[in-house]
Amino acid sequence: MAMVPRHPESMMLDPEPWTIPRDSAEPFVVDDSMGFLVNRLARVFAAALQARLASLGLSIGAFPVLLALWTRDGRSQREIAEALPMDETTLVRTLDRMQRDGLVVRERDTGDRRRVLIHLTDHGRALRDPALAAADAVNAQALSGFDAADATAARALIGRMIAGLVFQADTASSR
Amino acid sequence: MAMVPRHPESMMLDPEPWTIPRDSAEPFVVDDSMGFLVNRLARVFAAALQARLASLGLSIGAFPVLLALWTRDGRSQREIAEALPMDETTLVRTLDRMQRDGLVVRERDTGDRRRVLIHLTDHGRALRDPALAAADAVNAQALSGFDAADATAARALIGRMIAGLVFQADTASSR
DNA sequence: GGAAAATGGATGCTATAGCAAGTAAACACG
DNA sequence: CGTGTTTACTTGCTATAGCATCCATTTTCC
Repeated sequence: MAMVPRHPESMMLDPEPWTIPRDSAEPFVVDDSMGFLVNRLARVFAAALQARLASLGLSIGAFPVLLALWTRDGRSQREIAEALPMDETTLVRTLDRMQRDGLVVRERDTGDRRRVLIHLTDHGRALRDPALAAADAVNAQALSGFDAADATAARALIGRMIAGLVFQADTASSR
Repeated sequence: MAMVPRHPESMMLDPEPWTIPRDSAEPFVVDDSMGFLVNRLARVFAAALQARLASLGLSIGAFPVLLALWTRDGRSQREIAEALPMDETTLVRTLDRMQRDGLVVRERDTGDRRRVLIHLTDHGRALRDPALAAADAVNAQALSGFDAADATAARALIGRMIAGLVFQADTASSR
């Protein structure tokens, strides 16, 4: 594993671990709680991407939807929501803003008039390469000091955590 | 490293990697994008914790604030926001809901009347052990199939990503 | 054909997250 | 003093996220 880089903010961390004593169980070590760490990582990731996308006039909520459309344009809302995956309600509001901002247009499917097909505008298409470059830059920031093995290991561990949480949610709800 | 468990939803994953071709750069592999993975992990973590906290009448937003207060009660809003860390605006609204729900009370600091000290109610204190048990359960779900080395490695890799993103944000803003 | 069920979206509502600007109290300094 | 700055919190606003419910269209099945 590659060397852990020493950054200034390492010195700003609380020297003693942040723990909560409790009855009938070991103290809860907040700094070791995976959920706590993951939430913080997701927020700093989002802040970093948002800062870079802002110069393109893009918001972070539109980004995953654009990923789906850059892959295949003209999908229905349901298809986009399932591909990401993302709640359909969230997608509806995000598409409202994206339409307002001239990134996409909605078109009724003439074959099945319940469906709404989402199409990129020229503007939405033109943002593909600069937006993906922004994402590359943020990922590179996060992975600074990582060698290829570290990055692969991180992806694998995260994938296993997602699988564990999704799997047990499924079994719980189907019981 | 421990065996990767085979869960049903592994079979539901897109067989071919989700990639976006582009000009003048390698295709963007969405499934390998760390930001994409981390966002998804954070959302499934939040959903799992929210489901468990709901039976206690707790919302997920209150949880980190309670962590701060269970560690030390009677802190000011600023102190809580810095400890987590969390935007002060978000904290104000969260405390509004927590006060409404009877988890905390606000009291002006008599020594410095600008400050508002946050105190747990009996109810807020009583939820400590069951809420921490819920967090333990979610973390255990996420880490199912992980041996101790995997879990330690995951925490270290996540910590390094946070450090990389925070560090470069600092240097960018102080330039 | 026609009623019931399923499907695809939209809407109302609440919660979480954070930026910009405002208010009130405390502090710094002449 | 008093006035300008800083600090602590609040408010207004927008965006992101998702649950419950509703509406229009299509499909199923008799």
